[in-house]
Amino acid sequence: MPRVNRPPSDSPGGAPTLDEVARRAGVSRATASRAINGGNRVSPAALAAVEAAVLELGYTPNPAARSLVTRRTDSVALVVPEPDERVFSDPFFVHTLRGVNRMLATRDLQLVLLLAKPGEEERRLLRYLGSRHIDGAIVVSHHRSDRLADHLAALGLPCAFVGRPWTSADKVAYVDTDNVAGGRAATELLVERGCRRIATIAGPGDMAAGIDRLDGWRTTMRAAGLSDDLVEHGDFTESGGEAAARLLLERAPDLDGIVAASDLMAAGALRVLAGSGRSVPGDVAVVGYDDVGVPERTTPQLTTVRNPIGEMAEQAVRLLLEQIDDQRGPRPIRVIFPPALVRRDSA
Amino acid sequence: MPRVNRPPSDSPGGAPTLDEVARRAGVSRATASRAINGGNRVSPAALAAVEAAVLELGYTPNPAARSLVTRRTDSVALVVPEPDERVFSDPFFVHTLRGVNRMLATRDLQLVLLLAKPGEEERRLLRYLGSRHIDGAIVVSHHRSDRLADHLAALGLPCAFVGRPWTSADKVAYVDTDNVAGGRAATELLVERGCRRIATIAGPGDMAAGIDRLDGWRTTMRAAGLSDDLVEHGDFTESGGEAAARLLLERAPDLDGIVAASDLMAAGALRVLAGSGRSVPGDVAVVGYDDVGVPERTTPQLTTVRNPIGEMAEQAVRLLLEQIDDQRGPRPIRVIFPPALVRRDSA
DNA sequence: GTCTCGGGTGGGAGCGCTTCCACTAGACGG
DNA sequence: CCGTCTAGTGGAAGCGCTCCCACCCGAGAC
Repeated sequence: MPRVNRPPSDSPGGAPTLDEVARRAGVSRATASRAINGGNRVSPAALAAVEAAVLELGYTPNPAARSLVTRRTDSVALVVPEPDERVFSDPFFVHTLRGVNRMLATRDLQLVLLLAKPGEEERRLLRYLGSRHIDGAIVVSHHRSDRLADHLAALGLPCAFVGRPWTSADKVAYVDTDNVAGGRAATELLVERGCRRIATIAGPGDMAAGIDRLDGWRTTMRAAGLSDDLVEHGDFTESGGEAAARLLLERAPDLDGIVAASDLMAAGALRVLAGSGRSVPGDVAVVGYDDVGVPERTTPQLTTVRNPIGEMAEQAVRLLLEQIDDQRGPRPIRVIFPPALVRRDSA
Repeated sequence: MPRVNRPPSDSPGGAPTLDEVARRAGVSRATASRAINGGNRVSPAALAAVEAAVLELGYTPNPAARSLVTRRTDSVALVVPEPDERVFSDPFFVHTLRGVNRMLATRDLQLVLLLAKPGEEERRLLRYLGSRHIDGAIVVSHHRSDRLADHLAALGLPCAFVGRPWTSADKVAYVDTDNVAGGRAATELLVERGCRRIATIAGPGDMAAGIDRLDGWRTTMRAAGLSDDLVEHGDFTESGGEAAARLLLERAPDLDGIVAASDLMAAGALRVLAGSGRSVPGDVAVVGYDDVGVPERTTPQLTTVRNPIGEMAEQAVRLLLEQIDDQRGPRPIRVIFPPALVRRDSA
């Protein structure tokens, strides 16, 4: 139960105001305000009195009044350009969301979720972003079509992208992982293991992560003098991975390694391999990507590439807060996190 | 590109204010305000002048100032009590989220996402809800443990639950589907088809939807004089469904029908059945639940129970808005939607 | 012609808060 | 013992908006 005491009959109707708190504490409104906001330049006695009054009255500052004068809203938007199921079922997105939320909570900032498909909704979104409703925006960048970064840069609103934006990447702050390096690392592991006929289940061609990981795979394959023709695209889901794996096996029954662009797709592949009687990693070695939730639950457990999602979310928030605190508008800072190979049983 | 003209050198530094608009339009601030808010009791000439000024200046009302006096924030919270991956990967949740968002957009309301695990975060959540940050809350109710409804009822904040809350169901408004009826309908279909050994892959035991659907299955089985012992629980995911299906086949190789509590679990079951050489619906008839996205993509296409998610979201928002408009605090209205059997190929 | 009446208008009073500034005491070095 | 600080305080000025209210005036009623 909330420990807030609803104001007795003290205040006329509504919630208690700072004035009432001040009166009750026997100080001026100015002092009460100072006491509530950190207590600088307030005597211990006054501080205690105000705190007591706040408790007794169940006072909470009126956020509208506060932000009218401070010109801050203490809330930031999380913008999701195209909220189809894909975004929400992507473990990467979900963990980012939670990470961002957690970080913001520590600074007592609120998260406003903004979903908007391109088109009319996007106009609405931009209008909203430009209307002093929020202090800044974190954008989960996913699709190639999306020109949000341009708009935000033009708007002068503090923002931080998670994932390299497709446009204006030189104008806004963003965090990302080095997906090329990740794809390379995964592939190199298989090459070193002695695999020679290595396929990849790539992500969708309109998402940066998909493209870059494929790129890493391709680079490594060529460098090792191996053929880079065994590519199938999946949609980051388990069944997508399955379908791709089946196609690959059909095309190259002799394949001995699979680099998947997501753990879910790798899990699908594992199942197909098992169904076809191939042993993992004996006949075919498999590497996944992401390392959140899935790899421990497959048989065998997936070797995979881990993204430091928590740190990325943290950093994105930090980048955003810096801009907000500086009041200097968007700044082009980028922080790229290195992926890390996590060895388990599948490779 | 945003068509908003950044204020020339007209306004001293910040964004244009209503005062400037009024001055430019040659009217008083009061008239400008009226013109902007619906234009009642404003002459066509004044209206046009204000609209022109707004456009020229790129004026947007300061939401803080506005809500300070109107005592409305024009934003509502979407509360997700326990944001683990399960919630986000649940297509039901995702579609509810989008539906709610869409509905709110038509009234120009904003969605504030509030994720909170029980414990410290919940205190923070309640504090926030009680602080005039938002006009009301929509709660996605999922878990048995969650006592949010109690708190909200005590707080007097307008709210609407999607899914029957575990407690205080008689004090707050909620929408739900009749999951018992849905479970029954699915099961009856199989009984009528002539299935006699019907199993169910139930949802988690701590979620209302899971329990109720299981209940419907059980009722029907007993009414038909059939055994209700073939129950396995899944976590609403594809792989959960697979695991459950495997167990069921082990326990009852002769089963001829499966009622799954979600389409994803049904999809998993289909795969296991195919793997075991059974034909669907010839050897085993299968029914899923939800009918959003999944059923058309399986082989064979899933017969399933459809929830009118869009209408539910719409109705939830409507319930909430009624309460907000009435200013009378939470009211115990419930709207239960009937599920509908959608016949495809799997049964 | 005077008397309503009501649409259209502007003045002005707040909404609840932060913060600038002027002021008072004591503390302290000279 | 007298400036000179500095910590603590309250008065008061807004932040940008809505909306009550008083006011004006042209149109219709008599």
